[in-house]
Amino acid sequence: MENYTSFLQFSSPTTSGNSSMSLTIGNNSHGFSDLENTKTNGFLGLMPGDDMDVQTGLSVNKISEDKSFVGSETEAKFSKKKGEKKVRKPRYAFQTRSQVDILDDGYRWRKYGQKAVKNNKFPRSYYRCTHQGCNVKKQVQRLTKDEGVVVTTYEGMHSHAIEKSTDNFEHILSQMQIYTAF
DNA sequence: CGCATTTGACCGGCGC
DNA sequence: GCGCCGGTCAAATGCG
Repeated sequence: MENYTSFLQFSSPTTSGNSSMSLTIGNNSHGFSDLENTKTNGFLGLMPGDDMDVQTGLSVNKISEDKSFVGSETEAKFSKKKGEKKVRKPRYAFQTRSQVDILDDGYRWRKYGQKAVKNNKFPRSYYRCTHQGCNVKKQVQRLTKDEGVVVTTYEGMHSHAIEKSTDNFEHILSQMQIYTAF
């Protein structure tokens, strides 16, 4: 449920004292074209969408609230399609400053695709959680302008426990150059 | 040998 | 109706 949230909570500045994570939470209902088109000049002023909720700083606890809020996505309509789960899945975009694309959050991901993105010279990678019955997906995209910025977008919620030791997150932090929001 | 990654093909939605 | 575009599939390949 909130495993990835806890992953955020682990992002407390252990390695660097006065650093904080800058993240952007949003429920983009239709795609990431907004992300692509958004100018990255400000890094803090991106995703100026109406249906976007931009969070910066250490509002980690607030995030879980937003998550549930996002989870209550509207669109309880349209019984079209293969009567499965046409329910629009909420998506959460985390934007981090990192030199590496692979930000291991403790789950096991299998890459299932990679596509070039318009207005972006870097490809976007598509990952899926390898756990059976867990259809959580994520995609990682690096911005052209700021190649130090990596946008990781999660889709769905994990229905199982984390597979790797959460202590490993410290290692992740060592890989990351966490953006200082102050 | 088992599993993850790679990469082009394929597919469905949307705009023209 | 056709073509573009974003997303996914799947066979081949790589790697531990």
